[in-house]
Amino acid sequence: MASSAPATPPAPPPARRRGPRTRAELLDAAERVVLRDGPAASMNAIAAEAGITKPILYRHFGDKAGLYVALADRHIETLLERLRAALTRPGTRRERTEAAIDAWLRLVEGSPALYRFLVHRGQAEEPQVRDRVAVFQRRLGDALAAGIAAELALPEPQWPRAQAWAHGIVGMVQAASDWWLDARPFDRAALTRHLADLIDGAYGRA
Amino acid sequence: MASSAPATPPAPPPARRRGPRTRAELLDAAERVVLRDGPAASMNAIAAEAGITKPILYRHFGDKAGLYVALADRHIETLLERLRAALTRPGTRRERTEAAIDAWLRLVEGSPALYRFLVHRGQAEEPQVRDRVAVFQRRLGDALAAGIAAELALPEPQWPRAQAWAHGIVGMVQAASDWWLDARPFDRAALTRHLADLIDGAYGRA
DNA sequence: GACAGAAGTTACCGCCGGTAACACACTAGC
DNA sequence: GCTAGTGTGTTACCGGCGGTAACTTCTGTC
Repeated sequence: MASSAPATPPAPPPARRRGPRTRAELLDAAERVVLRDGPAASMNAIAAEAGITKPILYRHFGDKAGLYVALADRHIETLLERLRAALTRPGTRRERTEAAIDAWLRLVEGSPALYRFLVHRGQAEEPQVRDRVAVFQRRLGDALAAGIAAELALPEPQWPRAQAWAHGIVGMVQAASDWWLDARPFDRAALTRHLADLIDGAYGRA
Repeated sequence: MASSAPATPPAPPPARRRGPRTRAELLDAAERVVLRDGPAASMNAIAAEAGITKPILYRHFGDKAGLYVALADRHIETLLERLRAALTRPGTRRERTEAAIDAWLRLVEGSPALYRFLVHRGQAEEPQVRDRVAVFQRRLGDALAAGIAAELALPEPQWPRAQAWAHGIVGMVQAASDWWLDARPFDRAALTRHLADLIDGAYGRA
């Protein structure tokens, strides 16, 4: 980036870049703002952070929902992949359960703001944003339902039951995460154990 | 509400009422609009439905968050009372579990729009609205934690575990409700059974 | 009848998401 | 060298939102 590049203009005036921003750069900026200001971040603020103005954002993402979906998609696939890996790894069922919960809780603990954005404020005011981003939780539930059906070798007629359990478990981990993030009465490993216990039937046996 | 009240003025001119609206009347109107237009209902629309203008709403409720909290409070107490009754009724633990889940699902099935407002769009865009109305789920969890601690006769050191379970179970029922509302693969009683099975440890035994 | 005070109004503020219309840089072709 | 075209960027605007200030109108009381 010094002053020696011959073919390209040496260094654009610092205040104003001319070349096109890549989609990734825009998303980086948007993510910074969302993580700083929360999901109520305005398009103006995001544009300013990216060093551009609003209409460019709209040219790239269509509307705010589009930007949020793009933002969420960058992380959802990663998390889903980790969950699938946890659900199919060798070992005992209990180990798979704990591994899946732990994958989730690592995200929650590592980036609470990102977590909140993904699972909560994705559900924003507008129905469009809500419906398109609520897919997140739905996809988690579907993936888990497949995992449960495989784990228990359920026949097809029992799949709806597995789905109910799966979506319930996703909500369970999510709600427990929310509560735990605020209260923090114990560490992550303990929460993993408690939730795995509950799924394992510790309440029923108690 | 008939026409026989003698002490109060018999019937105000229909087009324009002069006397002060009661808080309950305002909340009735707000509820109608919220259930019709969803939680993104504007203060203008609510005021129009009530036959007044915006500043009056603000005089009564302070801000939008205040109105939403007042709206939610009218139903939260009812639901909490039903849940407490279910959790303390005589019979087997399984019966209490099913009764509590059923109390929730009856609300979900009976007034899906109201349910969505309470548990989802209470979490609106503004942090103030979110924080004050998210208390809803928190209160449910706390009530359930007390119920679990009593049910299992847990000593105080084990309360955090009961809390984790309780908040998890609340999220579980809520997420399963959401999924069920859209998919409806079986009836309410079946969902009640599936969820009670899960809490009872059916997955662990399977 | 005068008056305090509540009830209700109009008119405004700043900000939001979203868009139209215009300005500037670069490249291509002649 | 000049023009045309394309894409990048801008400024300036729209309607509607939550929220408020200031004014008017009605009602009850002495």
